[in-house]
Amino acid sequence: LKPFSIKDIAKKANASITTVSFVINGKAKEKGISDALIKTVEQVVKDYGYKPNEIAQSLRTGQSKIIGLIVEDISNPFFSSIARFIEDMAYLKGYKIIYSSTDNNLDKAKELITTYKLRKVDAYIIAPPPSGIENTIQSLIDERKPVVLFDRNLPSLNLNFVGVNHFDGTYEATKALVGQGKSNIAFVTVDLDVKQIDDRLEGYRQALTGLNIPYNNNLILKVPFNQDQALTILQIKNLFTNQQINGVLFATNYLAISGLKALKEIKGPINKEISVIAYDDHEAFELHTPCVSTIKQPLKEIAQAAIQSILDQLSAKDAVPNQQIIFSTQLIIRS
Amino acid sequence: LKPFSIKDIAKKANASITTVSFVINGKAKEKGISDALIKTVEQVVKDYGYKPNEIAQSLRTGQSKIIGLIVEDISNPFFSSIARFIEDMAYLKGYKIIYSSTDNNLDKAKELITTYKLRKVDAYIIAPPPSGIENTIQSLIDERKPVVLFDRNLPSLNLNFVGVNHFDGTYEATKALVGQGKSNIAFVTVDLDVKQIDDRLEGYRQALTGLNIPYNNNLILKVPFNQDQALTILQIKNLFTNQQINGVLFATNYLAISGLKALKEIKGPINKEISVIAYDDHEAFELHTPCVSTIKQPLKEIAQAAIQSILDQLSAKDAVPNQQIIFSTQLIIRS
DNA sequence: GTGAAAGCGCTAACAC
DNA sequence: GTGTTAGCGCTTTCAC
Repeated sequence: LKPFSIKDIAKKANASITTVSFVINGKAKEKGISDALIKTVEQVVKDYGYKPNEIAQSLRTGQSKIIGLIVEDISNPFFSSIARFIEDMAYLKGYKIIYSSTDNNLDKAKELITTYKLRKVDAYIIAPPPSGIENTIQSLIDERKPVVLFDRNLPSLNLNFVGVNHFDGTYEATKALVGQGKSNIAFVTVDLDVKQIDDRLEGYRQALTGLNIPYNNNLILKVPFNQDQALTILQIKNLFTNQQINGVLFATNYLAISGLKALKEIKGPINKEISVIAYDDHEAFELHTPCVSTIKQPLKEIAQAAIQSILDQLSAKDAVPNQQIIFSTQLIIRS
Repeated sequence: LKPFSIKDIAKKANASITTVSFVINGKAKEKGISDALIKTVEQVVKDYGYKPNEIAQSLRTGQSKIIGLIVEDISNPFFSSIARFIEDMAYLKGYKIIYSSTDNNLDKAKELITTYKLRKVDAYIIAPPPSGIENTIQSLIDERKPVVLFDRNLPSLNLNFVGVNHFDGTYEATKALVGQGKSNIAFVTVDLDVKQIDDRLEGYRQALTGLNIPYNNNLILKVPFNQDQALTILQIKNLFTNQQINGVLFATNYLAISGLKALKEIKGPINKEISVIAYDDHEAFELHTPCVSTIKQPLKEIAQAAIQSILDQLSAKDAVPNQQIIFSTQLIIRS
């Protein structure tokens, strides 16, 4: 009933524990074990379906072959798609993923990192919460654990980071709306003081300024993070009924979903002429009538760059280059 | 740099390792440690921020405080929502979740379970792949590990299972379509030989029979699992152009997404009069014009029942009751 | 009441 | 070339 241990295998193979360990870890040649013994041991291992106890390995080596992934919310398609790509690529290299959602809650994020530390997670892929997490992450660096941030950077830490040029994303999108003859363009964003959200607003603002269109504060709506969707919809409805609007940019996909629901409730001519561009794609946008354009982040590329950075750091413990990998967004105009 | 061990704490507190261990694990009173010593030890633990190494604990106790979650695809909202609920509830009880996607691939699923075993995962929440996994799961039971299946059952194993009455779901939905005056109702499903998919087709079939509407094989489309979406869309378009259809049931949400894309491409009058009902809700459905009705599975309830079953089994090792928890779907008619 | 010590399964330095 | 053994950090039995 109890699984075989290396001791059992050693006994069956008439070899010592060390020899078995060397064979299992592919160090037999290097350690000069005879071919005959190697064969015997391998046969026994196979016959009994022996697999080393990874907990014991971890305790001994200090490694766990587990990568910790910390995101804002795993049920957000942006994060779950990235998680899926990371999972697949990590498995190819023999790493497992353990993930959790922070809900942008600082305490929860700190607690998660502590938990991961206790579990001796080998490396961390983190989309950090707004602020305050710096010290905790610095402690990871102090322990020489590979870390890569994505989605949001913490510039003070100077870490490897995989991100996106959000400024250009909304800049181009705003220009596209203006190119379609829209000039009263609303901007619906979330009330989080993080760079990638600020950049999106700034791209919009500067695009307008560059095109000599006045920036109108009444067209900007900042919704509290984690606010109940019904309330968000209400606020967006108010925005659209109180202001003259013929185009709108949503700074996240879930805001766009709320926005589309709001527009749907405001039936009638008002929303016929409104062009909508969302940030981050969503299945709903392509299907929506009229189609919703989107500023798409390259999910697969982000995931790939993040896991690659981790694998690089894992294999070259000494050099931890500080790389900033910034992808461009892709503006997908649907009509 | 290196974290404190129980040994360090014992030294600082002028106590033995045993005493420290007892205090940490709340067994001090029971073991008759003096109040003064308890205080001292607790203070030292706090001062140095000591946390036990969970790997060492696992090796010693054989427990990991980790629950393994195996789903079909974590990027499918059905699974990621359930994953999120499970994560939250598990954390409250001090358990972490490690998850993976099987893609309905038997080998991958087996491998995942092996990996989890080596990691000494304490319990398993599994949405099993179509077939062939029974022996592997039985081996878990043999090791007396708590297991709960969800979404799909493996009746031969007689395990705890959390599921949904799919038959009633499509039965009611079909009746609703007929009630709307639709009689040429297509059924688009996936080519997987699993009960919950069969049941959906059977509910549709028997509803028609019961209402004296002939069952027409030409209105049934079975799409291969994991088929490229473009091809699926093409097949659905063919179905709709070659057959007289005024209502359609999609057996999964991703098929419905493909179907809506297909209908969108077939512009014109043909899709004006088609009523659509999907299985499993999706943000896109509420927003879609015209609205898409849905047969909704109670995600939160499913997650809750699954994790509860695990926690029950975890706390009462002896009795492993074989419970089948079957929820009803909810038909949401949107118009 | 408290502490010494065995042992969970493994790796690797060191003997032989 | 191969085997003995210490020790990773912890829990818990048993002796004092």
